[in-house]
Amino acid sequence: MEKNKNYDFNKIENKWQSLWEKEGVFCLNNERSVNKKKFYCLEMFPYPSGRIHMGHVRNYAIGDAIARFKRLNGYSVLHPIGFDSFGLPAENAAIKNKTNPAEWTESNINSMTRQLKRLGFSYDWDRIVITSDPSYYKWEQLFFLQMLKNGLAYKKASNVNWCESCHTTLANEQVEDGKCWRCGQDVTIKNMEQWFFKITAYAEELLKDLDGLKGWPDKVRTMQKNWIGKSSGLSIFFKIAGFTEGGGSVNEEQGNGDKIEIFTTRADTIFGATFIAVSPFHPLAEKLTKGREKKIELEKIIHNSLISKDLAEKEGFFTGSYAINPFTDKKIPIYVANFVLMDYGTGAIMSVPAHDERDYEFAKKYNIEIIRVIRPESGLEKEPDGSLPYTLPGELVNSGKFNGLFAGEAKEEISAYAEKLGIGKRVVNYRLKDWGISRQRYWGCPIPVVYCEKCGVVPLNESDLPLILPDNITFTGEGASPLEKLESFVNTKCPKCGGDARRETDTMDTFVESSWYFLRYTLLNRSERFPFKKDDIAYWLPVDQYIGGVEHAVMHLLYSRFFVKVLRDLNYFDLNEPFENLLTQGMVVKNGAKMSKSKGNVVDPDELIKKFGADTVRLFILFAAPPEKDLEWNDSGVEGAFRFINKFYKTITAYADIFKNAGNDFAMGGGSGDEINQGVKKIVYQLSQVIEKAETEMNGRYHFNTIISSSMELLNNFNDYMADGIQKGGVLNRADKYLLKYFLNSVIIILYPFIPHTCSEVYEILNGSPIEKASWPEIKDTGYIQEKCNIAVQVNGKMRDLVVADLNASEDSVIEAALGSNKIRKYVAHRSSIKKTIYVKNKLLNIIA
RNA sequence: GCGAGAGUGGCGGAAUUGGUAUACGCACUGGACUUAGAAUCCAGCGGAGCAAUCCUUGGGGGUUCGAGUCCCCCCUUUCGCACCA
Repeated sequence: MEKNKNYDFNKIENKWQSLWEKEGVFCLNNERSVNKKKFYCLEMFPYPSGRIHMGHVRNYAIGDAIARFKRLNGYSVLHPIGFDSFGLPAENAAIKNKTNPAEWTESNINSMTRQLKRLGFSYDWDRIVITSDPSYYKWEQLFFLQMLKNGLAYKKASNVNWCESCHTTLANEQVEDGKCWRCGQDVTIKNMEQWFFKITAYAEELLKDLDGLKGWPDKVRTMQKNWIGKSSGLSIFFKIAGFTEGGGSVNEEQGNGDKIEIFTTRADTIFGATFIAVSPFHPLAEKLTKGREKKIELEKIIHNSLISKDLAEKEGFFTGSYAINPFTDKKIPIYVANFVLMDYGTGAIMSVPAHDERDYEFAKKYNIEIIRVIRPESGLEKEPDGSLPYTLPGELVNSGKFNGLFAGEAKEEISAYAEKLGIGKRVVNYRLKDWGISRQRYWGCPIPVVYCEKCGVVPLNESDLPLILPDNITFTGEGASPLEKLESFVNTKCPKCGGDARRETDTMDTFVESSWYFLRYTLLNRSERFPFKKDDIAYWLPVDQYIGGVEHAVMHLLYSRFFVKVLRDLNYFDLNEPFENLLTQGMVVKNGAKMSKSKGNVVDPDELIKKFGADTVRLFILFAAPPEKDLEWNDSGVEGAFRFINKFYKTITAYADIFKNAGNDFAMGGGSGDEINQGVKKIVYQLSQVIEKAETEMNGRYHFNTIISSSMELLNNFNDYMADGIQKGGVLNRADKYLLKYFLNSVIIILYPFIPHTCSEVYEILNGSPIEKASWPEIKDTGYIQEKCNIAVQVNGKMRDLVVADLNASEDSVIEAALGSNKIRKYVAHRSSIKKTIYVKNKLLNIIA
């Protein structure tokens, strides 16, 4: 017998990794097995920063565990990986180190590929996707052209988010708390020409389909729902009527017919509208502002609004013009107010200070009239003074013929009346805005259009794709995009008229690449003349399990949903939603803080692998916390994981000789006539409970930590049993050996998704065949009956003692046994003093005395 | 401010349907082996107390024979949104 052989993780892990690679164990080729169910297991692909960090390891360890589990259960598993390789860091590195972004990226991809392979993840490397490769982005350019043709991509000038440090514009989703999502710099507003994707055209569907995403965390669904921000209300015109002190009318020549459209969700409060507020960016703001002083005020407000997305204090001024409240016929002042957003609703609002906190604050500051039109409930007529603004629903007062109505019906009736008068319309508004995809940077997918002096904006011909990103660039980091300065790129001919034209020099947001990479993985032969095949998509999609960080809840995950719907409408496939189940893993933290260079608490996966091997790192990561929670890094916890793997390895190698030759097909139910040892029955019974638990966990809840701890217990029980048996000179008969071998193999298979190298090795030692041929263990019934059980005895609901009883013992006999306990008798002296008992068979007896 | 989640030993965490709270691991303590250490193994380990016993799942109330789990109020904390009319 080989005793206590050390676990040589380097040797073992290298052995299996080379074997997996050499034999292409995890490559599917074109397998779309008719007999197998499919499972698409996907982890968010990394940006090739150069090094894998613990967050990646966690993400991929989770995905790999699921992929391997599914394979054991007979699924054909698509488990791909790639690199999201366009993006700013490559370009910033180019500026800083005078490197070439393509070369920098490639070398990073190589080193990260090496790291991923060293961690032993079971990827199908044949399907790798590298988004900065022209063979990938050419299709993205094609999608762009098709979207352009269908009005889903367009260009317009607007106020956009600008990050001065990244030197580019940002989409709304990419501004977090007024700061750039990538670098944390304050975002300012700039008016620029930008390309947009018309995601708002899908707002309703994106919202509605969220309900069907039952496999997503509620948190993410709620975040997307709020981001889309649907609200229904009334859009209504107010006439502009006269002006004073420097105010102006829209159309001075005619002097009439001027009107202003506002949006409100509180039509019920319209009788309380005492002023109109328009955004500083509203076209009327300028037109209505005539006097010199007012112009200066307007400029000041615009200036302040552009500096930062954050608003310090409400400010505004009276334009000098008035509007007519169509319901009261009263003249109300028109103000320019900085808190009114131009890109939501109509950019103008009716202000009801009595029933809106913002309007109230503004009205107080500028001494504007406040009229209460809602009171709480008829029952509560005495409303204390100073209770304004009152923002809850209630009963209408001061509202003419609508008095006495309640919020809901009042909204309806007033809206209906406005529609009848032809001055208003019920409308739905979304907070979601179109996705600005232009980036004034080099390292991205070129936008395939040119600007022709004669023809205007002209798309490239599809046959001219890909438009390849040039690489003869000098990076200075100064001024505009380097593409703009590259004459050989910029100067071109118009595809339409052949005349002189200039190329678009903006590149696409890198979130465009990540919006469809998961579709590309389904195509094996990349020289094919299409981005993916309809039948591949039909077979593999939707992704059965997607795993990644929650930070992409409204960026990547919303864009991808949008993109899939667009491609569906462009007739590429019939898919509505890309990701059926989503798991958002928590962060890896150390000393309570996210790992970062500046905090100096980064743990490098490479160093750990060197010291303990990949399996140890993976085991610790999966054991220390359930995947959706943050994971607190603990160096001695890693050592604990290492200890366990050693113990596991030593246990199997120590007993391998005993079990190697045990039968694999022992006939249960007395085929051999051997009596199964009671101790064996017991641990096999415990195993069956763990198999069951592991199955439920591996099919959706993914609390790997509980499976691992149960496996540790199984191994402890096994070792105890063996040690005990040997001490007592116990003999294992054929049935015992068969069952114990089955037991060990089962534990190996249960642990295989987490520590695949170790399990591959010990499985081979025990069976002489590769574990990939094995399947998830079946539960075996050895006829184990627990003869005795412990019954918790409570007195008046308080736990007092445990008594041993026969399995399924009658209540009566358990009461007798309980009364035989000294501890119980202290509380219940006689049977006659028992008022009532509650008995849960084999578990608990509660005596009420 | 609005919305969602979380709060269990010294620490990470377990307890999926209300039924023996603290499984498993880490740390710690004692012991064995050793010249010594490392490694390994064995034992102990929620708190208070010599003990009997009492207390304990953020705090307070409630439902129940019985609550970490269900209901109400409060506190703390994490995350998301934040003038969206």
